[in-house]
Amino acid sequence: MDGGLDTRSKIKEAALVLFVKKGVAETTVRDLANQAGIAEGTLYRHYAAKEDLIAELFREHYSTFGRRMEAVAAKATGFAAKLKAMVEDACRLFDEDPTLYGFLILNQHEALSRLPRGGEGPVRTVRTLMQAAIAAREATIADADLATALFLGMLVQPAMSMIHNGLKPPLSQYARRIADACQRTFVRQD
Amino acid sequence: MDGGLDTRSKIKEAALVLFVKKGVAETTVRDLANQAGIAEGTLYRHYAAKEDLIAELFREHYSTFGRRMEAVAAKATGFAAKLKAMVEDACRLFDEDPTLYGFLILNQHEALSRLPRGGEGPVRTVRTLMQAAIAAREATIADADLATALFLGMLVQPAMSMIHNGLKPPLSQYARRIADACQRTFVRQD
Amino acid sequence: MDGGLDTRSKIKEAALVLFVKKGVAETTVRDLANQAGIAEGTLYRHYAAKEDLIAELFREHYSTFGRRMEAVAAKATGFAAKLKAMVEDACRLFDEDPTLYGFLILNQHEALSRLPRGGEGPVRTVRTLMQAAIAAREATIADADLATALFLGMLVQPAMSMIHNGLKPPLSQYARRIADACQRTFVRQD
Amino acid sequence: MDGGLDTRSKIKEAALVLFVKKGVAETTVRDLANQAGIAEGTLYRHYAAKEDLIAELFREHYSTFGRRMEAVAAKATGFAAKLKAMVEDACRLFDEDPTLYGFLILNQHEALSRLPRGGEGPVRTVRTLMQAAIAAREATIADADLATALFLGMLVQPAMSMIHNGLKPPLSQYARRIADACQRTFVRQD
DNA sequence: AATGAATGAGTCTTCATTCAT
DNA sequence: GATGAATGAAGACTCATTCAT
Repeated sequence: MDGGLDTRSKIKEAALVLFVKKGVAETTVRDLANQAGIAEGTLYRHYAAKEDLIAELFREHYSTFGRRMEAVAAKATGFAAKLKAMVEDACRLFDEDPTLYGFLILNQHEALSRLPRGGEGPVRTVRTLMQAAIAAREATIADADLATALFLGMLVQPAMSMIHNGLKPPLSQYARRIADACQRTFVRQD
Repeated sequence: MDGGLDTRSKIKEAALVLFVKKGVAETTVRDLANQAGIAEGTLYRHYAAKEDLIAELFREHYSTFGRRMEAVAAKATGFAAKLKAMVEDACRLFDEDPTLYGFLILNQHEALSRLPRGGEGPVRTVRTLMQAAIAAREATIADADLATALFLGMLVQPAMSMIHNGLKPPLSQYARRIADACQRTFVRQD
Repeated sequence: MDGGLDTRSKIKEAALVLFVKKGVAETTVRDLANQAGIAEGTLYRHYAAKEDLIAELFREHYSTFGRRMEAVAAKATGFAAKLKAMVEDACRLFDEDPTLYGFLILNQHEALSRLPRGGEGPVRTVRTLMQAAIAAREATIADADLATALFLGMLVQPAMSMIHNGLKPPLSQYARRIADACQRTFVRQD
Repeated sequence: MDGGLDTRSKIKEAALVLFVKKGVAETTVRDLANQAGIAEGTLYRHYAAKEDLIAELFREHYSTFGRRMEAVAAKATGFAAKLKAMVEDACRLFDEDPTLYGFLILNQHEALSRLPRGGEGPVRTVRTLMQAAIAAREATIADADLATALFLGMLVQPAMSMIHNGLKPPLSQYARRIADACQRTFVRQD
């Protein structure tokens, strides 16, 4: 069940799996302990409360995801290319680690309502990109928040659909079409 | 708390409010009873379990929403106009009844995973429209499921952003821009 | 479900069936109402409490059974013949109305602990007979209470065994052997 | 409330007392916890449900009682002596631990209807003895099941009568007379 | 007398958290 | 740091009883 990970890592790994499989609320501390191969009480050596584990897990992965997109976008040149790179990367992440991706999009609402707004994460990453494009007059939509929401919607919902068995995996097979759609939607053509 | 509604309606109304405000899992039967102005036991005269109330509430509003979109689209002529009408109507619904809209999008995942797929609802409505457009060679995206997911993402995420205080209400102020974006994304230009 | 019985009788009949089938504690007032074809509230027009229904039902059948044994014994002449007549009659009753018999023996303990001791019923009937036999020097056992308990044990337990699928019905097929056993046990031979 | 028993034993002991005093259905988990000097939740570390506690308690004592009778009968020589030894031992058990004995006979019906038939317990013990006696032509009654039921009736009912304040304790004072009665009833005289 | 929706105290059970070892 | 039995505050749900119609 574990390699040579330290206890904290074993807990996080177990939590990620269980949280996606059964949902955050439906996963008990006992479940967590069993899956991680530790005693129930041990969890409290590392987290003051179950809630804290959830929060830390989300925050970490959320900002990691934000930075990952940032890095991916940085490598590409031009607004359209950056959007495309982000789409492709998000699709790749979903295919590589659906559990992680599922955790992120399924707990968006609950977790975000507890996190400080404007913090690190994909929202900020995308928003920054959109603002730059607007300033450079390369964007069709002048409102950065609106553009950000639309773009994220176009990333999240296909993944959601895949989770609900509407779309068939892998998500990457759709990356090209999603990226094209984003280009039509956000990139000024002239 | 209410006018002269029958008990079942009082329960549903109370549930909708509380489920959005506190979340489904965090709302206790006692909360529900208090909000509805009834006794706890009374709820069980109308629903066999809390779970059933949640399910019925979602199913009803979900299919009503689906039919509403259908009706709205039916009135408009042409693919682009239909998309625009749907966007406008969804925005209007959000502004008129943010609680209802919030309930729908916040519980999408959990509820849909329990509901039979392919049933009445916005997904089916949009999918049907997309298929028709594809058949008529008016669509840019030839995969109906992908197009459906993208379109719904563009409807859902701005609302989500509004709930998280990113975008400022009313949502209708963005309707035009969202509709335009959808046109660029989905409607073939030639 | 009912003929032209009055409500009170419908309740009693329903109660007898349900109490035996599911047990007294496991039978709800709702069950009772459904089975009797009346509304829940109606039961309270006839009984102040569920408890009262149970008590009345037991008391009535219990004393009826006691009187029935009395009558049966009265018709026979001699201690041995009376015992035999009682055994045969009890077996016949069990076969004719297992529900009634089951109700009586299954609720013995609970019901008797609430009823005044020494009241009408099979215990008193048998005890009276035993006392007479003792006085007439026809009994092997000089303690009327002990003899009564033993005799009732020999009537009750085979029925119990039949309920638990040990003995195969009808009980009457065993009547002769039980009666013989009782004769050996209680009737002085000289 | 107790000495140094482990928790599971404390629960069992408390349960036995309460189940006899108030009845199984009338004893709440809270009662159990109070009597055992533990918290309510603690019970669920040892039993998955109240029902399981009842079942285990009955099964254990029931089969222990069966084995005890077996041992007692094994020490005596001859059918008559074995019956006598069993009667005496049952009476002694009742006097020593009326609570335990009461639990067994008061919950016979409910518990046996859930237990697999033919399992360990007094019924099997007695039945085995009766079969041997029948085979050896020492029995008056050729049907082992009937003989078993009659014998158990003669053991159970006097105890029942004592619980209902008909017969005065101790039960052992009646052992001789009951044993004699059993001899007349079951043992062939020739 | 009958109805049946409403009541609310009380039940069993769960589970995050604590703490002695 | 780790353990896991114990805790007890809630939670969902039941059901005998009431009462307006």
